[in-house]
Amino acid sequence: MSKAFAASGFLAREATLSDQATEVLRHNIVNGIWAVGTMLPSETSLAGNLDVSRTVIREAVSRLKAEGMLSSQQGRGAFVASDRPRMGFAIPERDVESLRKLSQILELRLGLEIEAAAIAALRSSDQARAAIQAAADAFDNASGGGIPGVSQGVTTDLDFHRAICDATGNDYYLDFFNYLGASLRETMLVGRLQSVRRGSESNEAVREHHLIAQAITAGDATLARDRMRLHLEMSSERLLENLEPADDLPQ
Amino acid sequence: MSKAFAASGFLAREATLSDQATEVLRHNIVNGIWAVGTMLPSETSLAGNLDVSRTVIREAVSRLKAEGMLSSQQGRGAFVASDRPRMGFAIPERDVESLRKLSQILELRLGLEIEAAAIAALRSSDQARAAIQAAADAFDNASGGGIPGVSQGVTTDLDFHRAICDATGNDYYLDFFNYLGASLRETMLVGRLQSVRRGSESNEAVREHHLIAQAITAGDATLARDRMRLHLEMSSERLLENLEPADDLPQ
DNA sequence: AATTGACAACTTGTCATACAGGTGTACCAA
DNA sequence: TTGGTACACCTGTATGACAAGTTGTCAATT
Repeated sequence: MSKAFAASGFLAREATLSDQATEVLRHNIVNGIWAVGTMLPSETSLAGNLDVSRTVIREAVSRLKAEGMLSSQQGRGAFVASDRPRMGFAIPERDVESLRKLSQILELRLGLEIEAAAIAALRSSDQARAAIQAAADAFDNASGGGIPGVSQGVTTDLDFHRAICDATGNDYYLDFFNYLGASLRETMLVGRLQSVRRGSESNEAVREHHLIAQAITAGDATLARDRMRLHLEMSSERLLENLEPADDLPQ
Repeated sequence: MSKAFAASGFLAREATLSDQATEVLRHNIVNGIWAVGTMLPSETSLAGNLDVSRTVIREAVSRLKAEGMLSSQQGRGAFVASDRPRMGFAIPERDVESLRKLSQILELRLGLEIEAAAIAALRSSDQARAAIQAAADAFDNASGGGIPGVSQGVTTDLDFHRAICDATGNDYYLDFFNYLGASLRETMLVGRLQSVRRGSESNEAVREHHLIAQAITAGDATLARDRMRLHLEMSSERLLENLEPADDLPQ
């Protein structure tokens, strides 16, 4: 590849030594040269063989550990943990665009957030509750025309829900919400723009947020659960409705 | 956690500094403290702030680059490329081994399975309900000594829960359960082996499974929810108890 | 013979330092 | 204004050292 093209920044600033070393190791693993369970040569000897420093080898090993293909333990060595990268839980991007799949995703979110609201009611810190309240307030004022206004609305909406997941103190609730939220954000944006076009906007969500915040602050887990369930069911319904093609409007 | 127990290898070889640094960086990205596109502080200053060497920071950055959350360029710096890992939602393997993290994972499972039970009660097919009942029955007979017997017990236990997630008809519930189940399976195995060693086995779980199946078959969503919650809370408690180091037994 | 315990020889994890090479900016000269 | 250039700062890489953990050996002990 020409230097000039590489320098353009679009592609391939040349692979670093760490990149190359990573590829070599990965190649040896996926092609079965190092079977699952076997121990790798020591970092020092690998560095010697590939003629790079131990630093480079360590970075390569580090990446493959992140991918779940290697595991290492001080004093013992590094071992092949899997011959293919670890798969977490992932929603294919295309799925978000199908209405059927979307409603399933929203249903998954339901289970998660209802319990998060209950936990938040039971054991969140004063600070976390204040953050929830603040997020609910911010949602009040987040209206406005055009894409910027709608975008801000979606953001403050999600912020409220994130604050609740954060309040659980359970990192996984937060992580999982962040993951789902990112998947949903764009769809929510589209739905809300559509509702503006059709003049079917409602600010019930604002009221529902406050009711939820109230229940959490009061420490009433059951109430928080019920209100969150209601809110999410209503929200999902509104969203799906707006995403449905309308017969009475030109597309 | 006792040193001896940790040394048994089942749980928690402590997280390395690189692991911890990775978590800090990831947290800052996922939670928007460092927005997408922004430049990270230099490796030197990060090392100073976290009070570790630059080596540790480099390994952390290296992993996040492998996950697609960061990109870096010599002479310019490191930049946030994405606020969610390319791979979706994933629980680091090591997390399952820490008791605190484990209880958080179990809590996440709680939120999802409770709702799954409710959905199953509301709209599952006859065939799916039969599968749930069959899985509950299979759990009855799955006892036996030694590792094979305990392993079979864990398998049939998970099968029951899987059948419920399957009955929702929501692919994501099933996918997510399969993911979590795989993460938890080994830990459950250890816990149950420990309970056998200590003679603290109980077959309450068997009874609870049947009660849940009953509620689902009856189409009573509220009851299914309550019973599933009770079951999961009790199960988690039993599991965590058995994973705690015992003072009355030689390790 | 079986078990224990000390020890040596490894391993990975971390630190400190140094330098090469790339990038952006402030400043100076034409 | 323009062009270059020195400088400061960044990441990438190398090297050497030591800490901390594991494994096998082998002699001493029971």
